[in-house]
Amino acid sequence: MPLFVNAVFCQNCSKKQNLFQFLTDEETNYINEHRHEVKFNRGETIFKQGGALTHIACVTTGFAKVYIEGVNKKNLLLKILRPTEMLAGPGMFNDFRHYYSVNAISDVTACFIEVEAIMEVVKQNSVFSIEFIKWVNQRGIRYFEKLINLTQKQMPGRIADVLIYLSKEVYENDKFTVNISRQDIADLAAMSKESAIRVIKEFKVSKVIKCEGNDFEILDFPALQKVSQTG
Amino acid sequence: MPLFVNAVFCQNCSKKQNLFQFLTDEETNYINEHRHEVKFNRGETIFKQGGALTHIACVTTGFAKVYIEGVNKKNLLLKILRPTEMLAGPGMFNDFRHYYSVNAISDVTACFIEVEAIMEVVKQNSVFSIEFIKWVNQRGIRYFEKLINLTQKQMPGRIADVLIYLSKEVYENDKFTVNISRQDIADLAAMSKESAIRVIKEFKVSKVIKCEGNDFEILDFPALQKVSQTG
DNA sequence: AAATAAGATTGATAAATGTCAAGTAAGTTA
DNA sequence: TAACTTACTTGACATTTATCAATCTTATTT
Repeated sequence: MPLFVNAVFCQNCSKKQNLFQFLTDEETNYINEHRHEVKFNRGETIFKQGGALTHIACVTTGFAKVYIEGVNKKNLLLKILRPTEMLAGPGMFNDFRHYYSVNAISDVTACFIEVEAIMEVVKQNSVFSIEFIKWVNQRGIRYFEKLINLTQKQMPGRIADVLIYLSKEVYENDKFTVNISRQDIADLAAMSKESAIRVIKEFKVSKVIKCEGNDFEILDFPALQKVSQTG
Repeated sequence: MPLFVNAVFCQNCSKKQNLFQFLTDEETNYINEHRHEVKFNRGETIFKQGGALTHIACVTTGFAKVYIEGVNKKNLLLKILRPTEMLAGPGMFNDFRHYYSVNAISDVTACFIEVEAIMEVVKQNSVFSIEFIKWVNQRGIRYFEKLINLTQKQMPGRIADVLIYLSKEVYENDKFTVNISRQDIADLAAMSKESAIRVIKEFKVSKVIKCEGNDFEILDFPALQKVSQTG
């Protein structure tokens, strides 16, 4: 009996990336033959910056944080990955190394697909290749936003952005319980954890949010948006 | 006689992007039929953020600055474009809008190619599509570097990065004369122009660089690199 | 050449942010 | 339960950075 049992075939996988809907049955089978599923415990490293990029990954269950290991042991947290999101860093088609690290912030199941297989279907299927470029460019747009948010806004604006991001895109609820630390929140907003804590407290006393430990609730969304925009 | 005369055909163009070497003669001809050359005067806008992305552009002569128009009228300068560099922003294959503005900092000649034509060859030519993804990912790696440089380094480190960038990648010389303003340098380093001027002066008095007006010279490159790394 | 305008520089000051140290809370191990 | 570890929080303080105003330089116009 094999150590890893693939629960499903790509063909009828409910956790499939949108991207893969553009493949033919044959291509889907091909991908299926070049993938395997891995389970990670919370805290474990999924990708390590600098390591070889031999596979791309799709998170099927659980959450993970994607971060760049920068200077002076500081991390910049790029995003929180959710189920059905794909990991295919910019090292692809270049030096095939990881330009960020990925760490499970809950137990995680992920499908690993060999990059060679992805390259093969990019070559074969022109619709897929267009959609792949689209996906990469969408990510590029996000980096632009992050660049502006982090370099042109002051701390309250940056924390407002993080709270909006967590509420709207990660936990999809006004009320949410984070599975990331205060340090992670600080790394999302590119500031010290003490500063992050202080700004969060300010939002708390001004009744913009409610926050007890890891439980957050957005009370005044328009106010948050305003802070985000004014910087 | 037409208003714009195409000086050359893509086929034997000496200013051709590396990317286009992967096209067949037929595809090159196809691109040639869907391109036109435009001359810009210094200071003129080549692409405007928010505008429709109908063409990609290749700079054949002159320099241009690429910048995001951010919050509170602040700009973030992404890069200085040189001859033979290509402009194909992340709006491509998405909403087909420009996510940055591009402005000529000298007289500029540029080839404009219809995006539809590019999409067509991406679809037709799998080598080209791989190379195109490679190109987009290279840009992504640059954004990562920029994100780290701008969010995790203090002003001396950021200005050091800018000086290294200008010397090594833009003007390709230890000695160079910039055709950008102090404000532009500040926008490259995400700080106020006064701060940029002060840091440049510090480098000057500590004999790391020589600087008279727009004439720069790197005197102690290792020192610059050290400042860049320590942040 | 004088007048004007735009950009560059400097100094003084205020605001923003990080660091350090101490203390608290909460969870984990013995 | 107690000891211990880890993360979180707070306050005091130092450092970094931006802002504002004045001056200087350089280029452009008249």
